[in-house]
Formats: sequence, structure tokens, C-alpha cells
Amino acid sequence: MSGKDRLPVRGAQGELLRLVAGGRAESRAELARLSGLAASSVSLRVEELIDSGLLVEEGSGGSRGGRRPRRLRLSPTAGVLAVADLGAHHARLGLLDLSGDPIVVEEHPCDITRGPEAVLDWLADVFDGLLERHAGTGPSATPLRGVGTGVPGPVEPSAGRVVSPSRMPGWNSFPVAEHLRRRYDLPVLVENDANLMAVGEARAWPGHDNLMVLKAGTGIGCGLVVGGRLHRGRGAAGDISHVRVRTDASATCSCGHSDCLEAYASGAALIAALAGQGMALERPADLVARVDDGVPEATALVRNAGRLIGEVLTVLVNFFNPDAVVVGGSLSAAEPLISAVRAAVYERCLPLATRDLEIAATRVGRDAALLGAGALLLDAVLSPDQARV
Amino acid sequence: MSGKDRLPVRGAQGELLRLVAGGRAESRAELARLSGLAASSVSLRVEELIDSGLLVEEGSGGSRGGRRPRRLRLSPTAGVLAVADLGAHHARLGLLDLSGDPIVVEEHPCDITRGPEAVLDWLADVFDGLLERHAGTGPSATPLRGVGTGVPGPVEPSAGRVVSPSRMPGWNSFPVAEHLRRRYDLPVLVENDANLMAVGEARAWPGHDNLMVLKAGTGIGCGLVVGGRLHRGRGAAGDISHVRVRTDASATCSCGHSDCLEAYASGAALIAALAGQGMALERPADLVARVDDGVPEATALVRNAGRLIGEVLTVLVNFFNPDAVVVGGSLSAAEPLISAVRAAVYERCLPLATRDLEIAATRVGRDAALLGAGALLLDAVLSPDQARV
DNA sequence: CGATTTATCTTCGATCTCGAAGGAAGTTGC
DNA sequence: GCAACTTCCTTCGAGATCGAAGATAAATCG
Repeated sequence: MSGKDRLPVRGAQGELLRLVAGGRAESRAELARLSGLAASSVSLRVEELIDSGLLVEEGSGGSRGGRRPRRLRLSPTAGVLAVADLGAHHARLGLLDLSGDPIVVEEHPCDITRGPEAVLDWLADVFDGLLERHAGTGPSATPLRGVGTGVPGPVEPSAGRVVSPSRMPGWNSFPVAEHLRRRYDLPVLVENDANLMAVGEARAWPGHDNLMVLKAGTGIGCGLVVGGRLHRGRGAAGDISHVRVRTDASATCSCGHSDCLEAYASGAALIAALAGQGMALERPADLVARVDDGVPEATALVRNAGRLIGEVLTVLVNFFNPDAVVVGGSLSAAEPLISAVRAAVYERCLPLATRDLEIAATRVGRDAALLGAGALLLDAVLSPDQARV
Repeated sequence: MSGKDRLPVRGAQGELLRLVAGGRAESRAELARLSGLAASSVSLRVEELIDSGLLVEEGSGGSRGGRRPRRLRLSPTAGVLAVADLGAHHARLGLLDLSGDPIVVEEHPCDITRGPEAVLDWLADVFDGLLERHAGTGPSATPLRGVGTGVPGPVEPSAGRVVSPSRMPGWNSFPVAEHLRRRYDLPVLVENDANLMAVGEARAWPGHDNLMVLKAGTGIGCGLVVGGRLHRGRGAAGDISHVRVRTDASATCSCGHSDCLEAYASGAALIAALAGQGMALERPADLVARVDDGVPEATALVRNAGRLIGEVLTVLVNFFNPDAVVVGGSLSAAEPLISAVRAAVYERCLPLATRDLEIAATRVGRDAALLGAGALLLDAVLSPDQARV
């Protein structure tokens, strides 16, 4: 097993390291511009970071009309992060370097209904295996710096505790963060999966400080980035699955109300509807495959789901006025879904709100939540004094 | 006319001054706790601020078990802010001290359709009269430090320019901030009225960092405070007037779509509906009076409006998960409206979102927008280096 | 009443940060 | 090929900030 030291970072060093890690700065000059520190102070801190082995100087970058910058990178031996994204039936797990880039990512079947202890211990065992194979062993191993996971339910921000999850029987009030922290004496992050996805996506949308990131998979979720930071509200922000939608039919949702969006437009609902038509599918991905094959029933259903989602989004887009709406989750691969969302939003929203609005599929793909976990974890690791991520 | 000097504030002084001005700190010790600065640094900066006449030491505060703090206050001669809230037919104008507290507030009839030049010049004339009477004249006058106004339409954040306002014919694209800045060589703030109201209200809700502030008056607007800061989006955030609502009837809104919330629940719509029943009213305040008198038609209409608004809010509350929903604007004085909003939200929202949610009428009252303008202006005045408010 | 505890505020040396100045290493234009 | 310019980075003194220690002032309690 790898070492477990906290990063030796003091004062302004964390800020600088984060800028390099986030790929936002590559030279001392860029660091000075972005951090607001004086160039001289940056030079001093960078020198210390190089001495302590966290940063390395590597070649030179492109000139912008003057002397070439000396390119800075995080040392690959500075550390790794272990991150996971727990879904209802599958889990993605991986290691990231301290720039937040994936070293290795694996997907495993994982039945979350086995309960928190079993699932979390299994998770940690997989992490240990990954670390052994990709971070080395013994004193020369790249040290583990933080552990994070996404869960498919609401998370109380301060405690890292799951609250009232509808898809996670046995997990209610379980202190996930505390459990993991007992095994890893390190910064631990536990967060809702849609929120992590939003953070991961945000890194791929520079200049877009206000994002709505829709997760369209088995369920429907949404993560919200405001001013470049994740918006949690009181821990439940981003829920759009239980909005009442206008349809001809009438369905009762698991929440007890009728005509919730989730009952019509979630992957689970679509699969159930197709099963009613004699087409048995297992996962939302199978549904996307049918759409790609041009199966009319599947396409019609998906398009209708997109329209319903889009109508809900009109309200939220007018209200929140984001720079972009990003659609992720397994259903985002179905082009008709995104077209339908786009059509509904552009038709009904105010021109002022849609003037520069982008509505697009994920730029990050399936690892968005893992990358988001990395980004938040990095903040925690690099500023141990600051408030929790 | 008063002097027009910028405040002589450097470095950390602005932060300290803002904490005192905002009423969040009253002693050096509190300043140290809230600012994060060392107590010694605070003492130095406070000494400078007292020397320059911006702060005064005044008596001592209550003990918390040890030595009594020496209470700090802003000097009343440090300066004044001139603020206004332009409505469709009336304008509120006033002077605030640098703590953001009102010195004088007046309401005048004002027809905004006379166009920007006429209205703004009139506005400035009123300001000058107020300054003469309440800030003194000549070299001993309390200097004017900033000018701000709210307008009933969308404002482009960076330019202080009105964009596509539906109720302000002749104002489209007019550079309001620039026009005022030509008359006052000072920090100038121009902002949407609902946004200002939200900021003003936020000061009265300490510990509530995420607020939705509904303005229910002639029109319907909403201001959004996220993480203690005003959320503007791309300048249009907070619009809820053009959400489609479910009703029996069918009305076409000025925006060209049918069944917008504004067409059923705004003060203008309610007054029009009552006029159709033979009851002629001029302003939303008259409507509130009828409700207070127990006129059944008025009460039923207002209650129905509250229900429609509440149904729209359910979506937004689930999504944004605020700490509180505050209802302001002239219609907020009608208790049935707030009850109906509350009933709709509590009935339909997720328990997790409403668990600790407060839904309440304004704590600040009719001056909310003026106080909000003061708060934002103070930020601009006290941190001339920082980004625009 | 005097000792103890708690809180506020100041003094002082060490450390951090800044900004100006200048050296280093490129590009651009004649 | 050479001067002028731009950008990157470092050096160095001035000033800002910090933290520890102590002085000051009041509440608490035997």
C-alpha cells in the first residue's frame, strides 16, 4: 500500500499548485496573472514547490512575442487520488494524478443494495488493488493523497452522510465519509453523483461560470455550477426529477405525487414503457443502441422524454440564466434526446436567456463524475486550512 | 453640492470598513475573527481608519465575559450614498449613510415612459435637492460617495445598460450608468429592481446564504442570492414571469406565448381581472386594501395568484434548494397571497428541500431595493480595485 | 475582597508580499 | 544583422501581515 502523507503545502503554495494542477497555468507568469500575487512572490513559492518535489520544470512553452516561459508541471510522483462513481448497478473506479487526469479507470458491476459497509469495503479493496498495480509499493510508491466517491442520492454537505436516498436502501443516514476516513487517514470526499458530474464538466467549459449539467440515465439528476463553484443549497439542490409535467397519461411516482418528470422521462421509465410494448432492455445504454439502430418506438420515446425534460428546463433556464446546459449521463448519447431538449428550450425561453445559451452533450463523457471528484478533492488536499470542499 | 472625493481606502482597510458598515463587526476583535486577519494587523488598520476620519470609537460594547470591546462605528461625516428605485409609475429616492442605513427616503410620482434622459436628469435633480438639505453644503458638507438606481427591467451587468425592457419604452440599450457617471464622477450602480431587492433583503437574513426573493407588485420578478452574493447569470437571471402555468382559461402574454404566470398572477393582471368585474383600481396597493377589507372577489383572486406563483416556485425550490423564500413587493402585504404560496410549496416540494425552508414576507419592507443598492454600492466604493459590483 | 478566568487590545521581531528595476531570451521590423 | 520591443523571470529594499507574548479590563467565584 502506498504512503498516506498529507501534502506539505503552506500558505500561497496551495493556490499556485491548484492553478497548475487544474491546467489553468503553465508558467510563473501565468501563475502571477491568475493568482493575483506579485511575480516575485510567485517565483519564490514555485522555487519552494520545486525543492519539495511537487512541481517540476519541464522544457519551455510557446513564445507569445517575448522570452519563452519555462513550463511547469506537477511531478508525477507527487501523488494520486482514488475516486469512484457509484451507480445503481455499476461502479466506475479509478486513480487520478494530481492534475486530475485519469491514470486508470475501471468499471465493475456493483449492487448498491448490498448496503453501505459491504459496498464501501469492496470499493476500498478495489482501490488498494489499483494502487498496488499503478502507484507501486514500498517507500518509492507514489503516495495516495485523497479518496472520493459519488453516490446516487442526496448527501449532507458537512457530514458526508447520505440522506433519504430513494435508490439506495439501507444507506439512509449512513456516514459514508467517516467510514472511509477510518480506512484512509486522508481527505475524504462524498458527494452526489450529479454534482460531481457538474464539477467535472465545468473544467471542460472554461469561461462558462454558470452551468446546468443534466444527468440523464436510469434516473434524472442535475448539478449546478454557480460562479465557477458547485451549488449545493442545503444539500438537495439540483433535483428536477419530481417536477410535475403536463401529459395525457397519468402515472404515480415513487415520491407519492403524480406526473413527476422522472415517471416519464427517466431511463427506468423509458425501459419500463418499452417492456410494455414487448421490448425487454436492461440498461439505458441498450436503449441508446436501439435509437441508433433507428427503432421507431425507441426513438419516439426518447424524443418525447427530451421534450418533457426541455419543458422543465425552460423554467430553470429563465430563472437561472446559465451560460450553458450540458447533457450527460448514458442517455446523452441519444442525439434525438438532445435535439428535443434544445427545441423545447429555444422555443419557450426568453430571447434574453437563450441569446448566448449553449445546449450540448457532455464534453467529458463517462468519466465526468470521476474528474469532478478529483477536482473537489484537489481543493481539499491543496488547502487543508480552508473550509471543506 | 457636496464634495465628490473617492474614499481614501487602501488594501485591507476596505474589507474592514465593509464589515463595520455592514453591521457585521463592532470591535477590533470581531473584525479579526471575521476578516481572518491577525488581531495585530486589524489594530494597525483601524488606527489608520480612525486617523483618516472614516471610523470613530464610540463607547464600549457589552462584555462577553472579559474586557469590554471598544465599539467602532462609521463616522457620520464619512459620506453618503444617493440611491433610487425606479418603478413604472413611482420612484423612491433616498440618501444612505455609509452603513447603508437610510437618512431620508422620499417617494415621487415618476412616469418612466418619458424616456431615459428626462427621467435620469430629474432623478439627479432630486438627489441634489436631498443632498443640499441633508448633507449640507460647502467644504464642511458630508461628501457624496456613490450613486445607484434600480430599474424595472433587465440590466447588462458589465455596461450598466438596460436591455429589452418590456415596461420601459425608449430605454432599450440606453447606457444608464454612463449617463449618470457623466453627472457624478463617482462609482455608479445600475441594477434590476428585483435584484436590488434581493440584496437588500439578504442583509436582514443573516445565516441564510441562499435566498429567493420574489417581487410581487405590478409585475412579477425574482432576485437570487447564492452563497451570499447576487446571482445575475448573464444579466437576465431571476425571470419567472413567463413560465407557463396550468389554468382553465387561456390568456396571451405580452411576450407572445400563452398562459404566462405574469398574465394571471401579476398585480397588473389582477387589477385587470377586477376591472372586468366592475371594480376599478389603480395600484396593487389598492388591491391589498380590498383584501384587508375582506372583499371576496379580491381575496379569491389574490389567493389564486399565490397558488400559481407557489406552483412555479416548487420547481425552483427543488432545483435551487434555498434557505428561505422571501416575498416582497406591494402585494406581499396581502396575507392570503403568502399563505397560498406557502401551501403550494409545502405540498408539492420534496421533504428534503422544505425541511428547513422558510417562506416569509419581507423583513425589510418597501426600502429593500434602496438598501440593496446601498450594499452593492458600498462594495464598489470600498474596493475600488476589485471587479465591478 | 482578591485570585482566577475570559476577552480585548498592543508591542515587537520574524516572515511574507509587493513593486520597481534590471537581466535573460525571445520576436518583429527595417 | 541590428535596434526596438515584448515577454519571462529574478533581485532587492520597503512595507504589510503574522503570531507570540504581554498589558489592560472586566466577569466570576470562593
